Amino acid sequence: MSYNRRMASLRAAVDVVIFAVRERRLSVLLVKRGVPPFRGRWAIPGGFLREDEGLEAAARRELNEETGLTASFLEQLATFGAPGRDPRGRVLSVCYFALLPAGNTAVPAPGGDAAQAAWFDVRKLPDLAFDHGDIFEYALQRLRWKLEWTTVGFGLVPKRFTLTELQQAFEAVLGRAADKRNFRRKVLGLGVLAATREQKREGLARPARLYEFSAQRFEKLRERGVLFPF
Amino acid sequence: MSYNRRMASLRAAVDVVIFAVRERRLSVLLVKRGVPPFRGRWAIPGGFLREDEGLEAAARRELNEETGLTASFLEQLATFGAPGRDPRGRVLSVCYFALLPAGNTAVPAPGGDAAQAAWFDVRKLPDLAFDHGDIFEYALQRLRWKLEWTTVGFGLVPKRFTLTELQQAFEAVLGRAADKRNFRRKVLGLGVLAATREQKREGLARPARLYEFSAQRFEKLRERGVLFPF
DNA sequence: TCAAAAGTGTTTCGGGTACACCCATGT
DNA sequence: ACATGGGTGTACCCGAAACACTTTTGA
Repeated sequence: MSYNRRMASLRAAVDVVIFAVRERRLSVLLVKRGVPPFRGRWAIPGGFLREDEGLEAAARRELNEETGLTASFLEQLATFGAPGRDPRGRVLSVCYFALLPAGNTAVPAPGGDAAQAAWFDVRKLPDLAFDHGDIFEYALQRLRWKLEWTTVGFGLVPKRFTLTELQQAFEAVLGRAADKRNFRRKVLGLGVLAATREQKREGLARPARLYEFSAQRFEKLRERGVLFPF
Repeated sequence: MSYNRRMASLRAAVDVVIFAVRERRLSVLLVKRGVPPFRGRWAIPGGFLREDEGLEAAARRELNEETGLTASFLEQLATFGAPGRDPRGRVLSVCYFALLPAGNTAVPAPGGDAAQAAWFDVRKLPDLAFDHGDIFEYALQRLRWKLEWTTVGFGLVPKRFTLTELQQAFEAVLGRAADKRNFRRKVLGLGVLAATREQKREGLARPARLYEFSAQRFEKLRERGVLFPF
């Protein structure tokens, strides 16, 4: 048996599952493939890793090419590498997941090999190319998990936001309604929000106070070993 | 700018951080490199991915080559791919972490490029080759996290085990003592343990009852949406 | 009878959840 | 005055944590 048999040819793709809350619905950005294989099928945006490019840098580049925007959260998800997953040959897909703040989610012009880009409600996804259905499921599971146990949730919302907006983002991801009073108590009780003096009109009624996520306070608490469960 | 510039040469390694509890200490299996680069330095066991080999299959193969054993738990950790991390060229390392049950942890004969293999207490690690120090830190963090929030802990213990053995495994990983009564209440309260009729002598005193992890009960509860926090 | 480890209940505390009304604003 | 969304407090429940003694076994 040939030990350490060298692989004939290996490529690495970096794919990014991009989530955002749009009109109170958790949405994911997909691109329609303009070239084979799977031409005409929807896929998770991504592309091949370049020489001398770090993995996270590649993910940020793809994200920027697809959306023109910068993510408020970006994290590696997992690597998918089943031998038959890409008909062109052996391709490892290093997957990331990204959050965009609500509001910055105009339908972007497609870049690269994509014929079209569009946002889809996560509950109404088309069949995806390659093994991207699996990747998406994994990403969604991870997002929900992290939303409940970490502070990623603040990445779904603009820099300044009302508590109602934040709550709606949580509800959109988790798919269930939360109690307004309990939600506010919990989120304010974390001690990582700073109230601003500004307000925002939501509809034609009483204006709501705008809050900011305070990275300083967050770090201070984390250094003391405070956990952040939602 | 050349779009989708093809990489000159890319290889993928699969590395496995192998944990076990030995003599009440959380330990990691390391190999001493017998060839450059980093010859003579300790490293996380691993090797190059083969053609037509799945990622998890490669991890299991490496594990078996290094230890001759089968893991009770194996999960992908993350992929490390900074451009300069391997002086031989661009190498992505798809990392896994594995648990071995206590008892099956004889010091293994080294395989492959390794000159030597040995278990190290996680609190007394030598400097590691490549970026393996980072990989190890990440693995340890993940293990601790999963131990508290999932049922991975049962992978640290033989098929049949006493509650004291299980508690010692938890204490070894988390680095703090737990209350015996609370621990037993919690773990039995999960409803996933089955008492056997057998007993085990621990020292020269009263024998302890042996328990088994019941996969059936676990699945039954998980289907009902029961979470498993430790 | 002693040494060694197994085994067992109760109380207290804090966080989570359920629940309904008044307030500020513009029309 | 009314429509719209913003904002607030209390009671109950359950799981987590603290805490010490009795039992079984073999030497």
